[in-house]
Amino acid sequence: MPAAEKKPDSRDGAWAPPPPGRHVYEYPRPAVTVDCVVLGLDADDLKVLLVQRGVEPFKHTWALPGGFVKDDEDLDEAARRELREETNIEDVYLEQLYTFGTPKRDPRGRVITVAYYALAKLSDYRVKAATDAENVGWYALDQLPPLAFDHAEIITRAVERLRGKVRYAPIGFELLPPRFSLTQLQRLYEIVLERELDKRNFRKKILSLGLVVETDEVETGVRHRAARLYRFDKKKYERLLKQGFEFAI
Amino acid sequence: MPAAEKKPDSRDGAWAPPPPGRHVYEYPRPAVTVDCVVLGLDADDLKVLLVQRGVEPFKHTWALPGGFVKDDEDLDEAARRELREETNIEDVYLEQLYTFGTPKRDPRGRVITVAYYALAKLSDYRVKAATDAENVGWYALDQLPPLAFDHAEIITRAVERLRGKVRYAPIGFELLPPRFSLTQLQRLYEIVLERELDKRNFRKKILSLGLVVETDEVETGVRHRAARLYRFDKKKYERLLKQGFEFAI
DNA sequence: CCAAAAGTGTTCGCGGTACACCCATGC
DNA sequence: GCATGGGTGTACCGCGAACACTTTTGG
Repeated sequence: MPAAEKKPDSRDGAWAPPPPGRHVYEYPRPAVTVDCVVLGLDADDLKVLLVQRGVEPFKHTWALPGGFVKDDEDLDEAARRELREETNIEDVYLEQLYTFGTPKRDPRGRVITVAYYALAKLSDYRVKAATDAENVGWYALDQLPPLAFDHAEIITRAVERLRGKVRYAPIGFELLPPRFSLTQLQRLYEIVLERELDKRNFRKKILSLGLVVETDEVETGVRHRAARLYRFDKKKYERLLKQGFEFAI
Repeated sequence: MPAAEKKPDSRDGAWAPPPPGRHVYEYPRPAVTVDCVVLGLDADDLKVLLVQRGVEPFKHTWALPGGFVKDDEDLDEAARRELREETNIEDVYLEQLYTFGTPKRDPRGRVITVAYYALAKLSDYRVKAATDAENVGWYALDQLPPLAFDHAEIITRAVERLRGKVRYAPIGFELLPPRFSLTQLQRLYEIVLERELDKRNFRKKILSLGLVVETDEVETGVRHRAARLYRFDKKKYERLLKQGFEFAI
């Protein structure tokens, strides 16, 4: 554990523990970082966005995008900034997940991390372009590489949160393009919830909520019958929310 | 904003911002605290446990129990320790709630707080004794005094969490004594969910889950027919959990 | 014309909901 | 004996679950 790194950037953020017996402030000050679990939906499974670390510790190991919180920035802001800086991803659904602070989770010393999770539309050309870099990659949840720090645990918790929340909040749509087929939507739920759903019952249920509305577009580029495309009516959802409506699948 | 306090204790934790232009480490280090929203159920409403601050800022103002996280302690540990130190409360249900880190939330400088919420049995003699101190008090949620920092917001979020969670996790029992009548249990749900429930339907539903079981005890000290007392069968619940069972009211 | 997926209704059973009266006890 | 809450059953309805065939399209 080297006491100092040469030129740490905001992501890798090396620092030295305080010299023993010398205190700058009355109270110990852990370092505080944010880490983002970006989840995206591929054809057949959920994937998570990882970046390869450039410095010690865990040099060359895959890790969640994240880094140190700046002095004057809010935690959400920090998460969005790190996401932009490290993966070029912007404008995604982002929500605070949990704060991890076990004393030994970072070999360099005390680092508390506020974890966030984000839902990205893998189909978005910006996301595709953004994650084209060498040291950025999407990994299926059951094929994760070895991960730095306690990042595997953070990912597990993010997926649990998604699984719990997708059933009573309309966040699944954040994983789909703006126009989607009901089959795509159903597959999303099947993948996230890890169980098969009945096609007719699913459609009946979804359409009965009145929040997923037909468009006049259809699928293209498939070599079978083209599916009708639908969109999520966010305006309507927000109106209903205020009246105490509860989304539920 | 005085640059130093004489002898801050772990709760009030005064500290000074770093002298401008001088950096001890490569990255800014916010102070990190924990705060606990302890909720308890009184006859007719939910109450929250507050302590009166002894020092600036917000001297004499009511606030959540909490304080600085020590160098080598886990966040949960810190929360339990602060609870014990400031209110003498131990052995309660405790769960991390959310981390609040808006840069200006503490007038002294950057303080990030990891908020927890706890559920206490107000009937517990230890809790009663523990909160007997002068500067500790239970307040109904709709009669809160002015609060320090952003603690009002933290309480709001804790109550929302409880409201959301009580329906699909058996945490309501944490607010009741080990033996309780079904009427008590029903009133708990009515208070937390803020709506009336039908007595017969509630009993049918609760008993059908098989997790609330009859004891041979009855209420005492009431001047009408004594109610039968029940208990929550935690063992059975944990067994069912492993089999994918889902608690729901 | 064949492969592939889209799209569509009905039946059944359980669980949620609405609803009112008698009972036990203490004072 | 009266006030106070404890305790109990039934009928209806709506929703979730099970289930299979026809249609459309591209190649």
